[in-house]
Amino acid sequence: MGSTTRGRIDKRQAILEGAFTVFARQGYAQACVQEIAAEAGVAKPTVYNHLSDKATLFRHAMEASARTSLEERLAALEPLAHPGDDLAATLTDVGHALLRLHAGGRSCALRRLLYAEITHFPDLLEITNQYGPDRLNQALADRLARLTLAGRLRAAEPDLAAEQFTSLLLGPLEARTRLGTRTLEDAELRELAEAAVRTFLTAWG
Amino acid sequence: MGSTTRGRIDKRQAILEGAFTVFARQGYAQACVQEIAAEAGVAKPTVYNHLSDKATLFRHAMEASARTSLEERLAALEPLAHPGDDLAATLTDVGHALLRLHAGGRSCALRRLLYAEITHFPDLLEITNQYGPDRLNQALADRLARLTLAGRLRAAEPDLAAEQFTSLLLGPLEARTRLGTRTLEDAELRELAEAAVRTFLTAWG
DNA sequence: ATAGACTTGAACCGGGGAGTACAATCAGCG
DNA sequence: CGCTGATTGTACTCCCCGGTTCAAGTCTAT
Repeated sequence: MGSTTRGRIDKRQAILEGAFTVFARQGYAQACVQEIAAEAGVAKPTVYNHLSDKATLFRHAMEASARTSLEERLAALEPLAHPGDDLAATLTDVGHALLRLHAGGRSCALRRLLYAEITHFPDLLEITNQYGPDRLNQALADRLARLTLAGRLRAAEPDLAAEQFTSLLLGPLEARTRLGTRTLEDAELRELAEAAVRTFLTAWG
Repeated sequence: MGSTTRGRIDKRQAILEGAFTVFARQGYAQACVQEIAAEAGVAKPTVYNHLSDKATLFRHAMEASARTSLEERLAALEPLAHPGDDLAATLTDVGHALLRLHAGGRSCALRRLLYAEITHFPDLLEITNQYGPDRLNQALADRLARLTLAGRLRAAEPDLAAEQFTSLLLGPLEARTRLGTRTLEDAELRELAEAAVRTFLTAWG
């Protein structure tokens, strides 16, 4: 039974992943289930065997992708828990990692799909906010508060500081990546992170 | 003839505006030409009489809307040309105005549609970049450079300063407005503008 | 080996929407 | 008034796709 169940789980996973990639490149309305099935290496009725219809398929795919996206970002925040002697350097590293994630394929696709379908799937807002930017901001604010207590920062309002850090970091990305259509060099990302950290530290350091 | 031509122009305008509002609330694929015609107070064949097909209709509607959006934003920048004694106050006012525009209906819809259809209409990128954030940033950088020359600012890198100003200003908006689904109180916008100007000035003032 | 569950390919139904054809109407202009 | 060109409503064709059905095949467990 283990193997059978495992097979089912694998199929389901494959379907969800395939669905996300197809939705990402076609949009919800233009994506046809046939293509999703092909992308997942599966027959069309099998898709309907696992997910009842196109809409729930979309929701599940979005939720799964949002969850892994948040996990990646939270993991990227980790170095701030054990900053070395050079706080600016760790901040820059973390910023760089966040930038890479934010400019990466899954994040961009997720953002595009959210913006695109938020009017037709209002419940996506709740689903995704569960794994949305608020969570990241809160985690970051926690780190900043700890650093302030340790006397290495002067972020009296950690929530605001966190919000402004991510704004400084990610704000320029929209224009630079041409809404996610251009991929940025790693060096350019590094420069963006350094610039953001520089003014963040003159304001809150 | 004047009246006839004028009538044609009016019809065309009405069609473009109706098209944008319908596209905005339905998305490209789900918007049907019939509904656009109804919104514009016009018959379906008339739509095809002016714009050859749905795709070009979409492109023209997007371009028109992007242009007026940029014009509004540039106008909002105007006070920076004649700042009063209190630079922080004028910056805050300008920031507030930009926030209101950015969080407003047309801007949100435009952003949503761009993100949604950028993969299916790659040329939208060029069309819209012509009226996109780069233009705004450049105008803002010009103002900041003048202010620096006048000794009222220390923005040695005006382009970077402008980019970071808009980032600080507009970055928090995405999370706060829930991707444009929630409308913010004017007071909240004001607070956002004040916070942004505060850290902007401690960094570049 | 055999039963049972899952998958597969193909065909099918139903609906919705793009784009067109056409006849009727309306508006300006001589 | 009669002409010209745009506009309108309607109806039509064509295509695409969501969702289902079904018969045939595959795999696993006992």
